[in-house]
Amino acid sequence: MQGTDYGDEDLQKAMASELRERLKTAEKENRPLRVYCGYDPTSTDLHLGHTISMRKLRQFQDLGHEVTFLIGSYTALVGDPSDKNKARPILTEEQVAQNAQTYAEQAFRVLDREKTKIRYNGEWLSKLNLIDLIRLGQNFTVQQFLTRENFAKRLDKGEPIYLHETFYALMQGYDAAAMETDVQVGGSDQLFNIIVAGRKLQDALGQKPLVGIITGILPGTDGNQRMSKSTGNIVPINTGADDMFGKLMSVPDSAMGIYMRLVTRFNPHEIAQIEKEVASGALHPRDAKMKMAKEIVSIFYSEAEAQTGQDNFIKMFQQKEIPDEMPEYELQAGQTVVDVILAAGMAESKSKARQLIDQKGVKLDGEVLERGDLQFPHPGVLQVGKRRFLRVK
RNA sequence: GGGCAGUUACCCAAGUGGCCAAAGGGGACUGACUGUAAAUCAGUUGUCAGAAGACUUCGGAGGUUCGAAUCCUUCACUGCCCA
Repeated sequence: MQGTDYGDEDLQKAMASELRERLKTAEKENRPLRVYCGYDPTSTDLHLGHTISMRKLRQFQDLGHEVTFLIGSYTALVGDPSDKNKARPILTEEQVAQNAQTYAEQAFRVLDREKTKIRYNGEWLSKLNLIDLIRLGQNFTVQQFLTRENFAKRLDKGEPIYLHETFYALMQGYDAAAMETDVQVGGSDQLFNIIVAGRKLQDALGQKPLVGIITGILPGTDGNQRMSKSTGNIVPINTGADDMFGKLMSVPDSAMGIYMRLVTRFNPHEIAQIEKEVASGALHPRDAKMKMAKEIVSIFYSEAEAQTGQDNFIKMFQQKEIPDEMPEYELQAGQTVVDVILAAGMAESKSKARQLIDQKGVKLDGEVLERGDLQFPHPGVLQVGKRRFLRVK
């Protein structure tokens, strides 16, 4: 139950005791628990936020339970209303399949490939007919949906709530029933879908209601909003050890605690110890964060890669050295400074490039370039802003 | 189906004929400070141009006018009320 977030103590207690009970009966029946978490393949980049539930799954896996990585091929067609209030672009089947593939590949950085079942919820959702859907709907009242935080908010603000959005919960709930789930893992934004929809439908279909493991939500690199691709504050899994380390270091101090709790393997005592040392001044917050960053990187990459990530970080930012690796650009005859910046994709327009130059944000081999309209002076390392580097040849 | 209100840049939002490339806030970006943190301060934030300036933008399409984000027509979308 570590790292969970039910937002309600009674619920947490109930779930904890149900889980204990469920474990006992499973043992008696000599079968593993069926555990799953669903992921909507709406993008291809898995990020740190996704891995929280995966690591929970992994724990169950390591304890010998049966884990299903469910790809929401069908739910992705609806889009989870918890996530945002804007309509999602409708994905084609090919897109879903392709995304799902890359998703699964990345998921195996956390999950045990051998022991993981991958399923698509289109398998059973595509078979439901209208009558089935009506019957499912009979288990819920409109009021139950309207009290959901994200619907209530939109109602309040006079923003549209589309009817099909209410199907999402039904669909997800039906997933749980279709797989005869014992345990479902999901973020606290999934509370309604899991605790209300899943359990109710299972009950209605004569199954024992699942135990919900509700995990906390990880804020993004801004330390504030939940990590999500659309807010542009993600730490992708496939980004490389160095970049992951850097991204983690840019997380505000205020979010360190929640990062340690949700995405490191530190136990509560270790976390308390670190926090105590930081509070007393014995440990520099920066060093605490490095410890955190190294730990997180080493979950997805090797120890050695995590160490290099840290070394490079220190070299680059504490000792202000330029990075070893950076994109390269072949200088064309007659190109101005602005041309190069634009051609290398370091600014989105000439105006923006000029602004950066005016703001003294563009350096060549450490020297500030004052003019953008002049011919590019000479090959070297071009720096745009703090962190964009380009080797111009 | 009927009535009313609304649609402005990345987001929120002001603007109701020229002084509007469009106030203010948020976000983002740059610089200073720093620990690639936070806070703070200064600046930038449609495109093109070295600059003067030019061009495109206020849901879409037409129109009125010397001149439209602002007025008219029409279409689309959203909310509220009634049915």
